[in-house]
Amino acid sequence: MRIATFNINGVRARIEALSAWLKEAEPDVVCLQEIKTVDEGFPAGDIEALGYNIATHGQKGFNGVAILSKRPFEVERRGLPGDDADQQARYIEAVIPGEDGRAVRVGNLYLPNGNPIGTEKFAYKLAWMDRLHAHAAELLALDEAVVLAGDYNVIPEPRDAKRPEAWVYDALFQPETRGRFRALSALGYTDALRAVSDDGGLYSFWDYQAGAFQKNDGIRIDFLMLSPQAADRLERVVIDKDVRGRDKPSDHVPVIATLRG
DNA sequence: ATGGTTGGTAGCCAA
Repeated sequence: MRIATFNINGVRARIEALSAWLKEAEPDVVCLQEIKTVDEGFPAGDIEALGYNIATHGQKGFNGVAILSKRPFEVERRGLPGDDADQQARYIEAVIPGEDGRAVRVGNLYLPNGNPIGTEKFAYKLAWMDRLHAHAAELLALDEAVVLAGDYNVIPEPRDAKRPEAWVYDALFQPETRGRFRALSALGYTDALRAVSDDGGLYSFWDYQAGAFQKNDGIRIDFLMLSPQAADRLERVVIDKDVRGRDKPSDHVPVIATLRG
């Protein structure tokens, strides 16, 4: 099963680019973030025509996540548990059937950006990460293959940025942010890409500004985090970097993990 | 360390 995470930065503005990528990459499952539309605005017809089933958790103008899957699947929850007052659409979870009845539970998340630091936005980010930690721990107790995929808005280490010094005052690179990300690893989740490569210079986001992509001035902030049962099935991880150089690209590119079964 | 660019929405915000 090939599972992708892709911050699409506005699915309606990106439907042409997304369709082209789906046709060539043919992923089994896609976790989309920042669809930036209510459920009714999602271009479902175009995606269904490519053979995908769709579940959305949308919001007007901002945020919004969706799961696409070639196989029919069941949605387990919309919204991250732990705060009933949280109105932001940043999490959707589903169980996707695989071969031989080997299912994968997929949590698709769009973690808050949190800038600028020192504001309520940063506090919301950290609280959201604490809620993610609690939910991730509950999922581990199920003893299932779990993939928590998405835009984490975290630069875990200096090697995950071309210019780490440029991010020192950014919410994505704060010690509190990075510590909470490390805590997910300590729980027992494996960063799929790091399971197959120790290399620096592997990025998933390049800013639209100042010719960042042309200079490869990127950061790695999109991850597939695997429970032990999922990590045991990991075969390979690919970053579809060339997608960033096409017409009307998202500022993120897809990251794809292949699991056996 | 503050400029630059893009999407969504509606006269700027979020990233």
